[in-house]
Amino acid sequence: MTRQDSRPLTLRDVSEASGVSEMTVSRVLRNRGDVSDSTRKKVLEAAKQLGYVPNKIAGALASQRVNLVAVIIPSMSNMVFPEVMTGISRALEGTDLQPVVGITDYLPEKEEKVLYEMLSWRPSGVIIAGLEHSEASRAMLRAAGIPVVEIMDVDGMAIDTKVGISHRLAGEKMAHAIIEAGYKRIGFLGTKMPLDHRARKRFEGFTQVMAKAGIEMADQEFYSGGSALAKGRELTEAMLKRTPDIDFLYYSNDMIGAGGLLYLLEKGVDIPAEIGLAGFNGVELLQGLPRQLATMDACRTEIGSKAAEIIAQRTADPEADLPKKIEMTPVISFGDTLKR
Amino acid sequence: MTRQDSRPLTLRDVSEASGVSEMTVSRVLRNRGDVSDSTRKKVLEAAKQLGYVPNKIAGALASQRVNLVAVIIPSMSNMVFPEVMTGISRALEGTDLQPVVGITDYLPEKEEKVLYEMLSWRPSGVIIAGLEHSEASRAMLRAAGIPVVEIMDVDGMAIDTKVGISHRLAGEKMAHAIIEAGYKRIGFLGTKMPLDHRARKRFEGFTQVMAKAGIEMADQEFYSGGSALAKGRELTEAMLKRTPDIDFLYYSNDMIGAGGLLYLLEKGVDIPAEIGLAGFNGVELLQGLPRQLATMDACRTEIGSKAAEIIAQRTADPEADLPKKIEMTPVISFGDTLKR
DNA sequence: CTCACAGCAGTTCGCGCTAACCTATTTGCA
DNA sequence: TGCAAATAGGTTAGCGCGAACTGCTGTGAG
Repeated sequence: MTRQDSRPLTLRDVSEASGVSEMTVSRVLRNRGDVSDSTRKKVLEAAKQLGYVPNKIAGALASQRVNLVAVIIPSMSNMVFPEVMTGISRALEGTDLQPVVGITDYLPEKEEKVLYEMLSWRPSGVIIAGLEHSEASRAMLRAAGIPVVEIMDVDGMAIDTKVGISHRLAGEKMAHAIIEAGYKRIGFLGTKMPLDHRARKRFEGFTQVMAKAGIEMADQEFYSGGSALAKGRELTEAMLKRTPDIDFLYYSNDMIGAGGLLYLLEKGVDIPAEIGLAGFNGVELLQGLPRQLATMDACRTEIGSKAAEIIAQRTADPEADLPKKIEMTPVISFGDTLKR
Repeated sequence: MTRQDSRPLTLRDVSEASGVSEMTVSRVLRNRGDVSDSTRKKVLEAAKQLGYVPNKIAGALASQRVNLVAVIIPSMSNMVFPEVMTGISRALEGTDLQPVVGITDYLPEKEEKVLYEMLSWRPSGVIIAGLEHSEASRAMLRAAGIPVVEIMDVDGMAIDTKVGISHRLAGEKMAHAIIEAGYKRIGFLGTKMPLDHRARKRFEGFTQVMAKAGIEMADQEFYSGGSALAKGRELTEAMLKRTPDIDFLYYSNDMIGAGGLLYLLEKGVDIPAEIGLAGFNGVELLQGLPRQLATMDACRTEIGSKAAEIIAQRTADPEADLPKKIEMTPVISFGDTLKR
């Protein structure tokens, strides 16, 4: 059963090998329509013999259906996004939909390109991080005529549906907790934010609550690139040198928070009495640290699975009337680094 | 310029809107063939107006070319694989090829399914982690008639081309370094390995060199699942309780190594005099730790980009005569946790 | 003036598959 | 027994695009 040339196999090859029409082979391979057991067996046998793999390109063109869901996220090294992916994959597992990922590196132009590329494969739906997109991107998403779910954030206008948490609220909540714990001299450490809108919104919520309580940010430091853990260490050291009377450090993510925590423990700083700490995200990694860093869960897996469910339902029933906004509630975990 | 129905746009819509033939529109959008500047401008204008996105499904079917490279890896949360992806993306950036990722969770059956799914899109090439695959997977890869690069590992038979390091050799090298440093009572901590062939090969290389030097493994611990950092901590504690005279801990990856390191530092153990430590991979995260963990670089980014380059070259020129094996050399970094 | 050829654009056909429709037989049941 | 309905499979006509070819015009060399 060896083929001479290496021309790719088609339905026709299988149909000839099993003595039935192409249509019947197609039906067998898709488990659709009525086919007798004996015919089915013959066809499957022949397909296996030949090592036939159906051509989805042709199938998709003919059926006008593509079982792909485009997932567009800024990065894969942020840990947050792999977790979102886990939620998406899990929710899609029962369906015949499949996620396909595109990475934007937080760049609007790249987002536009990736989106264009993805849409040109005519996916069944799009899950895209954030609510901020270029006008061209928004136009493409609207014109695509497929379900679009914007995730992670609910502070803003969605094109179609949004699933996430309010980062502004998350910042506010953390500010309240810190104020109630009695900290006064607060420093902020985070990424350079022009492109990370969610970090920016948390920061804004945070500073506004602080301002209302009459507390001015004592100091702040921003970084970009490099190992987040190492950056957390460096930035913390730099800030304490410059502003030694600081009594609380708010990190824009858990990774740099962990770096800061390790640094302060080495220095023998009394945490949380002398200096309190908090991060953001609730990453699994924290569980291995000497102390539990105070943080706030961003409901990542849940967001992913909810978004995927919406796409799945809308794909199954385009008329379904589903909510246009699903907001989750981030919860503070005080850990060992925030007084109570 | 609003459309009534939401029937997806086609070349015909653009051709009608710009008053030229479909073929000319196609030529303009692909920058191919001779088209006058005035026509080109008209067409681009119309396409933009309508928000037309070409249908690659139809294009691929007609041209028998798909600019996708299937990348099949076990996991995304392992950190190693995102780095491989970085290398692949970087190498593919100049070309018109695009990576598409599939995740196997280290399960051969899932690998088979993912591979089938990917091949049904008729990609231009496949990059797949490891040399161990089910017979059906190997058959599919051979039958696909496209370049296949197996990455990460070179200890075994490749289907087509392999790019990676010898994990056996990596284990051996580390064993030699540890023996030379004078450690005698050595413990091993790692993942349950039946499915992680590369970890297994490192372990085999390691124990064989040890055995030749007359050193028996003093103790070993295996885990699966959970936060690797936390697991490293737990396993280390358990092992030291059970076998207190241990003087070296070899971890199968840097993450659990980091957990162990943090634990031992808290306990006030003198590293590397009292107990030495080593991990594997050289992950960026280590840079933020209080001490630099001894490790061995697995050349991840480099492997990714080499593999992608091979696919790109073979796609451009199917006759190109390229090497079937590219082996990189992992180098020990002694850090602060391995005596010299 | 003729011919060759470049520049530009249109036509035909088919990629591999599936939706929709159709035919031939068998079955169930009043 | 008769007839609707179910079962099993074939036939036809595209899906939207690009490869390959064809046709038309204008230019410049001989």
